[in-house]
Amino acid sequence: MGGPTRAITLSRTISGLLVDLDYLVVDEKKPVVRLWIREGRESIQVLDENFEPYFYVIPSPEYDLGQLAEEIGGVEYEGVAVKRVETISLREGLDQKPMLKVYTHLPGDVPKLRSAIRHVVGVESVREADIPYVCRYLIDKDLSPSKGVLVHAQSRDGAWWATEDPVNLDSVDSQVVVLAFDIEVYNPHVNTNPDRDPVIMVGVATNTGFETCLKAEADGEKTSDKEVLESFVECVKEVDPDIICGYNSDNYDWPYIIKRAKKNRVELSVGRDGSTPSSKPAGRIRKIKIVGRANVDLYKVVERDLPDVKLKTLENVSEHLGVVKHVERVNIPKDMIWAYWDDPEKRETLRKYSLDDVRSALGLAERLLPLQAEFSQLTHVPLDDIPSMGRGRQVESYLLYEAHRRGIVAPNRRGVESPTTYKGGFVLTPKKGIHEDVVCLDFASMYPNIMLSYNISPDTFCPNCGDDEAYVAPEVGYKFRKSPRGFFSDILANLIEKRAEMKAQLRSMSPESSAYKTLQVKQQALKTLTNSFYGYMGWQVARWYQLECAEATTAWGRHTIKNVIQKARDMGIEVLYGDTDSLFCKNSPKVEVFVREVNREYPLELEYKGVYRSIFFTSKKKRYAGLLDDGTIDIKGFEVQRGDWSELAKEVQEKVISHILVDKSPRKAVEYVRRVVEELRDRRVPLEKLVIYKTLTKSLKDYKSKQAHVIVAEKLSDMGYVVEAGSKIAFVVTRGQGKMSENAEPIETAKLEEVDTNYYIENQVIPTAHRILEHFGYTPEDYRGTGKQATLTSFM
DNA sequence: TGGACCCAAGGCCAT
DNA sequence: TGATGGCCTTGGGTCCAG
Repeated sequence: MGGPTRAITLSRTISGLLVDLDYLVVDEKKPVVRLWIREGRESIQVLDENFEPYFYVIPSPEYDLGQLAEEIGGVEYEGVAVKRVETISLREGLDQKPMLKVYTHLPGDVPKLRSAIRHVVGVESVREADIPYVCRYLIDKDLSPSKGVLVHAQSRDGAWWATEDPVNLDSVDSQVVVLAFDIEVYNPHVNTNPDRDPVIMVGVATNTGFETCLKAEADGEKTSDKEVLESFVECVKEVDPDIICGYNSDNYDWPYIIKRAKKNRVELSVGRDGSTPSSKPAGRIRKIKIVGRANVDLYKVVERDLPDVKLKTLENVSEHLGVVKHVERVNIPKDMIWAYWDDPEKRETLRKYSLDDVRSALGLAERLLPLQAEFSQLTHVPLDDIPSMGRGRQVESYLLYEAHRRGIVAPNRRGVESPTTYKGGFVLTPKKGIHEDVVCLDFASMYPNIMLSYNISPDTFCPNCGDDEAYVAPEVGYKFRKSPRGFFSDILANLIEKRAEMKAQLRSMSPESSAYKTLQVKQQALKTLTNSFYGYMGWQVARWYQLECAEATTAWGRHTIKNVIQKARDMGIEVLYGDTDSLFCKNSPKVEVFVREVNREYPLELEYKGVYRSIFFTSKKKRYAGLLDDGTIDIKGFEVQRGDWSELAKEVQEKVISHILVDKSPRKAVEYVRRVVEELRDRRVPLEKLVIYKTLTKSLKDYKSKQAHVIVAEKLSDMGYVVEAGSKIAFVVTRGQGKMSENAEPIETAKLEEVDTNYYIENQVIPTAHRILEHFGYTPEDYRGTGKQATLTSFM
């Protein structure tokens, strides 16, 4: 006391999981990266001021580099100046080139200076000026989000500042905290309107075992949601989750809560720095950001990663993943939620319903997040951004990281040019009929392995190479240097090798162990990434787009499968069907020899995929049904597999196939179809089985032809529903004059009495059944059930 | 005016 | 905002017989 005060500097080492990161600008002159780290039970923010924004300039070959550096160093544009310029050497393609590294003061200066410098004389091109600052930071510091990080920090001004570059940690014992939430809204009108309808419940569940349903204050007629929103904020602060999940939360729950909070003057301070969620456009869609936490909309994950679930409601997906079974959950019609709220006796049921929803969401999170986190680690992209990224952008993020490590300067994103297309895989017309004992063979990861084997990569493409120093693609004649190994081939080699190691390791582990499951997910992510490279090369807006590479890859694919089919036939093996990388052969001892020889002759691996006790082909490609060894039925391409046919039609087709393959009785199948037709005539079929779902792929005004789902969507829109690109439209066909589309009714208003049973008989049940049964000599008359005609046709 | 015929639009699936 | 190959239904047009 009384003596001179001495600043005490505390320092500590933080090791934990890198949850999220962003940056601030301090004093309008300096960017500071904020790392949000989960260390054990604690969440810590570490600031890093040691990273300057920059981009590259490639000089014109004839221009003096020193002079250009000086000129660019003096560039000032819209009050923004270049900070400094360095000369460096980087690779473009296979060539090492001198370039300029242009530093700026702030991240926001980069795009401004790019547009000014692009036009400076002597500048050939400006590169990597469109990489967001935070991504740049992760790439340059070799850090991965959703992975361990170790950082030494000192305290200053009440915060922790990194004293050295943070480094990767392979294992951390931090348990991330996941919070799932789901809101229920008072909805006496058809649609919900945040200006009018309050939030009545917020279900919250966490992976730490906490669970609650926050309820609004029901005060007689007037319901206030001020308190429920405040409790939600308190709840988030209390739990302090690293990840917040919802189902369709970016498009519904968050925007709704944000509007209600504004209306009620509630401070929605759920960010780790006390900030409120921000809504920023990410491409065409909206993305909600919460500071210090990863905000994950599970619907987006499901949309991209679960194509097998045709109708992506929370209930359906949760049923499909075995998270919360339909029979175990409280089911309330969505449009009756308000009534359950109003009735004090039913309110408890609504509470349970809300809890079931949020448990489903949490269950989905637990099932889906590990893979997303793996992608986040692999591609060096914050978990937050993973769900809204397509495969192309994931590949690109990974490539940017790998390019930096190799001293390669990335090409710029391309603009949209005139669309070009190229030839793809070869499909063999199947030999129609039922075949017994058929073996299915396929080339493992055919395209990646072709790219690897023939060194196909944008930087090895070499039109002027001699034939001896290059691999020459069949049909198209494109050449690729045999050495050195290309950028893509090198990456693929690493990915494939890494995955092979993991698979070997998995074989020695117990499938029940959690380590097995973790490794399984890692392996899965590597596979998906590896398989996305071919498509990436043919993606027209890709930085590393190279049409010739994509063309050569498919050309080698066609060449291989055609030759292999020929070889099998030459050996006396009957080949029944093949598609791109697979072939179906009549089983015989020769097959084993054939596979061995193919694997010796080609730089690819031909594998056994399965044996069918019997398999059925029509003469159409991409459609078959087979009974596998283990008794399961494998159906491809047929309507059963499709989301745009009525449940009834799909069920009929599936049973027909089963009668054919398992019972070997087309007669039973026909009798069954006839019974269904009769039931339909008598209207003894539940309405739900008649619903047809079709997706609106663009906005209503853009349709040239008015098909059923478009007309139904227009009706729904008039009724106040939100219909937009991506909406699934559910309708049934009712009786009436004229076009089918004009008689389609939204399921919301449809009644069984009005259903056009004839449409379902003639356009749903009979065509799908006949697609199979026509190959057994039946005619459509045979299903219609009038005994006379059946006899007549069989007589004739 | 209705039916036969053809083609494009549209959606979804196989690989 | 990874790729091409493929199947099928419906709408929307033309042509033609009656």
